[in-house]
Amino acid sequence: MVDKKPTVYDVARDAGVSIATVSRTLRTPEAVRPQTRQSINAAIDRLGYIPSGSARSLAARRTKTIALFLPTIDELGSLTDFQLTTSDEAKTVLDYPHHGVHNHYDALYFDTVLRGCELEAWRQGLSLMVSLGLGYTDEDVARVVGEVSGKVDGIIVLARSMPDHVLQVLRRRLPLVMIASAPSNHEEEFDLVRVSNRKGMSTLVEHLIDAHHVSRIAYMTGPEDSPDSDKRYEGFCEALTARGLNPAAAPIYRGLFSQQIAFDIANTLISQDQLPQALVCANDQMALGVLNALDKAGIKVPERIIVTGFDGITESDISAPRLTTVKQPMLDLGRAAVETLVTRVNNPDSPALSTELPVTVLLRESCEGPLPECPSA
Amino acid sequence: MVDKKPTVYDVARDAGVSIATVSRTLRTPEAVRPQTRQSINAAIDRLGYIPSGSARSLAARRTKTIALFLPTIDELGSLTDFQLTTSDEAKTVLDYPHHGVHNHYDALYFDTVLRGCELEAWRQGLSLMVSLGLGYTDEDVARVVGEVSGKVDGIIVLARSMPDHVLQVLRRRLPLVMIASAPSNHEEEFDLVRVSNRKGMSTLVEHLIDAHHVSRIAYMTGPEDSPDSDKRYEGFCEALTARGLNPAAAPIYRGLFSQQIAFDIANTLISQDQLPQALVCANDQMALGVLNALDKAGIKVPERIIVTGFDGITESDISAPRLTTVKQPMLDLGRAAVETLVTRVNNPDSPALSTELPVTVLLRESCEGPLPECPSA
DNA sequence: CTGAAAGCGCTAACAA
DNA sequence: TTGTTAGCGCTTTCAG
Repeated sequence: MVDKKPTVYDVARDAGVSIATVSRTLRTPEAVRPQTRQSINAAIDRLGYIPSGSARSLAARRTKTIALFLPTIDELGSLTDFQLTTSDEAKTVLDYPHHGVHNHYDALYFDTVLRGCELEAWRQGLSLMVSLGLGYTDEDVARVVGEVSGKVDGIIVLARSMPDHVLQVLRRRLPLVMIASAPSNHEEEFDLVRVSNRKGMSTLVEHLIDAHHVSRIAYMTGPEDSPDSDKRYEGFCEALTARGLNPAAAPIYRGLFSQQIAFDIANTLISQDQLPQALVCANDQMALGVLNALDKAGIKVPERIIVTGFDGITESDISAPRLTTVKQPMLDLGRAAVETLVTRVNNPDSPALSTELPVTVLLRESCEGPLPECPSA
Repeated sequence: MVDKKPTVYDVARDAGVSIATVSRTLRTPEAVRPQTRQSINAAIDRLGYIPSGSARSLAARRTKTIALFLPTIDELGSLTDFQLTTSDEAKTVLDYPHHGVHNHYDALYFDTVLRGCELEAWRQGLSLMVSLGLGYTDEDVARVVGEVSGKVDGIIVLARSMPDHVLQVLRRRLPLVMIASAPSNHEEEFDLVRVSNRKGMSTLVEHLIDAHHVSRIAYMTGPEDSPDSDKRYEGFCEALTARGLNPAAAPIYRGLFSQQIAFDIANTLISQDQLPQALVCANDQMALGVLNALDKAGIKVPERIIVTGFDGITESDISAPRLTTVKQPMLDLGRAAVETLVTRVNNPDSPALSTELPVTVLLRESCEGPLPECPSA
């Protein structure tokens, strides 16, 4: 650790060759005589040589690195200066139960996308830089985006990770792939990877109608500005129409993707005795909130009311009853994004690349009722 | 997108100054006359100039980037070539219940550490590169480590992210901070950030003895090679000794940190009628497996037997009964690791930095019995 | 198959 | 305050 880091020059000298040959053994070993190659490799690990990524990237004009921007998971709260203090301590607290919102949902969602990106990046020999978008102000975000974008060949942005205007500026300077959705008025200009929201929802709702003969169906939707939410609602309407029901007559509740809000709404519906036969929710969080309210009121699912979600988050598989939902292929979203980005980097002026990944409708107890334990096993 | 990326030279020409002045406006704006600064900034965004990270790093001899290595979450399985195909599809499947292992636990754990690193890196103006250690062979890992380490100023390694020998080589060439634990025979040589495993466990076990008067206590441990597991066992023994019990007489079961194995072990104990008064597990996964087995057998927790875990994973707060456990400060682990790394980078030859973070014993229903719903609220 | 030399885009003395 | 210039460590023609 005391001596400076060795460079190609050191290796070259140590092996008695020129730096060009050192470079070659690293990049195109087959173009070097086995003998020289050997002595160079020997020198390399004798010196503990690690090629400088910066120099490499500068000379090669490629960083072999891509960046992934994920949306803020706020509630990280206090940006207090962190103090390094060693303390062999263990506090003890009585941890009371607290019903209500667990905020780990998104974490898992993003985590899986990240995994997909990593997986594919790894296969492509790329390094992955991540930014969880912790910056609170637009200025902060801009700073981070600036820092990162100079260090990478291209970037992947999960929807709502940064303000649209930053996005617009960036995509002009750098290959950029969006996951899930792009600014709604500029969709065609972006390289895009998304899932079949519309089809997933329509398939699910058609099943509800066909298999469970429901007709009074209500819909709980997300925020206004969410393209995902829009597409899902389209699918919902499409299914009703296809089965001869009038979508305009189906009540819409604005749950804003929030478990808490959904919980409150469900309580209101219960107290007003306004429950439909089926409540189709635009995401799992809301559906879980609804399930929670129903459970507290002692209302049976699905006997009295069917509830469905969308996304396929882990919790949907743990709830009681387990939630019928539409599972998104998160891992594949990540992988596809990287593939798309790589294609774009090697192919700067092809037209916008757009991919739509298939989803899976998971029928579970919240609509099917009791299911046996994996009959095939 | 058609024209090449602009450089300092372009900006300088466009603004009618020298490249040095451009560089200054970026790094030390106060050292440039406001007028010139303005015209330069104008030129910068007229051209959409983004400084090259590589060139910068090369010249400044710092990348302003650090890397984080997280352990493999295997079961990613198939490294099949990923095919980009658009298909507006939705498959429907009946999703039967499947008890048993959910593998999302670790994901959340790592995720939180990652968040902590990001948070602190962001505050320090550093970019963060991550590697989830997807390489299956040592060779793969070595490749990735090589690629990444050339691109960063230092790295943070979560325990068991890479083989010890790779670790040993790396730490000689690069500032390196370990999270959780280092190769057991070389602890003092590493910069380390960890939690009070020993103290956490002893505090918990003392509580069990003092408040619940148990004396027949059994221990379920992790893998042989886990320093964490060792420390926790030490704490366990310490508590028994402190209360006049003989640790050597407490049965140890090797659950290997696996939920499934713990499940099986618990079943055996049940069928042999060998249940202790309290079963202390070295991590939450195992405790959950035990809880599961107990539940299936209709054995009441904590009335008939107390069960405790360690880590404080999300699921420990959702199980029935909720699990008494020792919560690790995951976010702070990440933050502390970055702090430590920064210190080390600015201070190459100070002695090894070691930090121990306090833990929190969370008393919940699996030892306390029914608890009211947050009485303070 | 190997070496010499010209950059890659930026930073940081040193001059002016 | 601004400009000149010498690298940073590597890749990549082009000769040999």
